[in-house]
Amino acid sequence: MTTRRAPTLADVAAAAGVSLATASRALNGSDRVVRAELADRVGAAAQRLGYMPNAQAQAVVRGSNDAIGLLVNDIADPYFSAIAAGLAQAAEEQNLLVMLCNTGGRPERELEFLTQLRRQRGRAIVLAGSRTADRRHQAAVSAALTSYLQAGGRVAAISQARLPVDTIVIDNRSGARELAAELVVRGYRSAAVLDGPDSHLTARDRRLGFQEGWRAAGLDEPIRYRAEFTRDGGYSAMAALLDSGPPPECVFAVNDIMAMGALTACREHGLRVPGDVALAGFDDIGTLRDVVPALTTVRLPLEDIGAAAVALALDGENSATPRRRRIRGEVVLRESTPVPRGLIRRTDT
Amino acid sequence: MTTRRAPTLADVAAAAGVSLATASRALNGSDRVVRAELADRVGAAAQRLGYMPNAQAQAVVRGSNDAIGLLVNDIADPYFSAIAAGLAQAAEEQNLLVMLCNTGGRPERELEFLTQLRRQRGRAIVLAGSRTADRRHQAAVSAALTSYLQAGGRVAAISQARLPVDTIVIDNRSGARELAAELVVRGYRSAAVLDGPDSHLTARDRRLGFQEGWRAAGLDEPIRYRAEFTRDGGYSAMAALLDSGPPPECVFAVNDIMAMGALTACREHGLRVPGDVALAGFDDIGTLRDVVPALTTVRLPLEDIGAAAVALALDGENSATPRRRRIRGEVVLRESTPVPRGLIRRTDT
DNA sequence: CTGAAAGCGCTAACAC
DNA sequence: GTGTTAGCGCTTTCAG
Repeated sequence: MTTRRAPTLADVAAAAGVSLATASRALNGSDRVVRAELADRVGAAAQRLGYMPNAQAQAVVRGSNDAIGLLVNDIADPYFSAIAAGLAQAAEEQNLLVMLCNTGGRPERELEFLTQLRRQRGRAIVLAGSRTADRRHQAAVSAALTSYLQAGGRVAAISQARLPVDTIVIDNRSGARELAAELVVRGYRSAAVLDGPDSHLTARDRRLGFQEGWRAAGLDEPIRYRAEFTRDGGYSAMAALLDSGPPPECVFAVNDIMAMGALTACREHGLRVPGDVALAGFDDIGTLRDVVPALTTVRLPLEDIGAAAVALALDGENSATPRRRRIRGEVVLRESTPVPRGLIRRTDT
Repeated sequence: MTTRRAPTLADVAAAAGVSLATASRALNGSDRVVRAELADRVGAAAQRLGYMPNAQAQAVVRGSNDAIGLLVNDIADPYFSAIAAGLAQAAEEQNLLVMLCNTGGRPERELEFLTQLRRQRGRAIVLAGSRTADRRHQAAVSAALTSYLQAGGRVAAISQARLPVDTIVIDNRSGARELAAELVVRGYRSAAVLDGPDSHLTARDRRLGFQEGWRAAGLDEPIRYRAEFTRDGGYSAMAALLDSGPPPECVFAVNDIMAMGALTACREHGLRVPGDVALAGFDDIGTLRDVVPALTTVRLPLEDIGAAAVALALDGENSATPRRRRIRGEVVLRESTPVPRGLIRRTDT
């Protein structure tokens, strides 16, 4: 297989018998207009040679690459892949390529990817992964972002408003609070929360919100079980809960995946959900919509969030004070949290 | 916020009082060695100015960008996001950025993304999305790829060996065949398959394999229900099946997501799985591992596949005849296909 | 070991 | 309209 060097604009220009400038103008729209005949000749030559503009070269001279960077914790996690899908869609509409960075939650990698994306001179960076409460790391990320912003970079973050950049703030706290309120309305009086690690901001906000909602009803503080923010975390937290005595009326796992693990733990302990204990999650992961019992949760418009992040990063001018765009979840009551024991303690209109 | 222009190598060189060349050599390893003192000075200057090498400029002069392109049908689909995760991991090990293209199954977009990736002059392109049987489109993609290869491009495809490029061939057919065989061993004697659209190669291979396995046992050809390759497709195909009379002993959905839809359809029709009808899927999507009944399926090492694609694309020289690396699935028998009705028709050792 | 200078492929003034 | 010619930011000969 002959591996000949890719044809350049100069080759095309020569083949078409025009100048470099004309070829450039013909192939990529410029304000200057090229006579139709020449344009055709250039187009034909380009076609014939299989010419492909070198995006890198264009980026160098234009000063920016038509790409947008995306940083996620784990692209295999349905939460992030849904965000990525929405972001990809929006990027495509702007004719931007997506540069995907999978941090796997490793703080050092996060920083490294950030500089890698910076070197790429893309049009913006969207951070969908940074949700740790670790101070050192957060300071480092903040510093990196600030320096990037000062150099004219554009950034948007998704989730917490912890970073000094424009942010799509997901209102985890109020979502969980409303969920708790709804559960109280349904008649639940005791609860536990399956929480993530202390350093996990999203988990924390959801737990806090749920506790608030519960307390607001004058009920006892939900017991808290800490574990990983994963399926296995949900499983072990629920197992711990069940081992420690009779379960509360309902259990809130801070995300759907944990709730799935919890579900299995219940089953293995011989408890029926919702018969013996009700269960709720957070996120409303689409892949899970067929599980039985259908999981009560807080739906997040993940794809919209991804798209909104692109818009936020791209549109505004760099203002001194970061903008915040708040997105709320919607409580979705389903079978996993029915009105308990056939008893209606209270009815809303 | 002051938006000053990003510092260049020249700025650093000047600040350090050395030549451009020396600064370049000091900052990026070259074979040439720079005296420690100068190197330090350059490093310090770079640090102080917040210098970031311009990856585009480097790419122009080096002739290639440290990135790898990934084309998927739908990143929100757990099948593809698992592949993407594996690929991202492998890319990271090679210090390559991932450029993600979400085709959404739109053939035109596939072609457009391909040229967009080509312009980026990345090190390779991995195609994980192209699985249509449409001749015109396939010819177009083949042509584009061939031209890319001739220009020195590197490509690897995942799934079918339909394209003239190195590919990770997923042995859908034999996986489904083995699944069928195992089900026969368990004692099943009649089956249906919930198939995807005719144009969907993966669906076709799986259906074909299953039918082969079934026929090999001398049993009646499984009835076939065609629908979309999605959860809703599985739902409607199963609904159609159930509406058309008593169900067979077991049903094979050509992927796990369809199986989930089918599960719900059964439930809504008052049929228990596996009590009234057994059910199997394909892929072994991790997010689904807690569903009840646990789904019998064929496990695909999706992350490994993503990583293998990177290796395949990167390592080999462009050979005239595309290489094929075959990856097989592993049948995983679970609760959704128990030995039927307590009856053991046959036992393996 | 260091620096001057010639590109890499392309765009954008600036002339004609 | 079209062509000439500077660059863009960087790497890499090629001389010292």
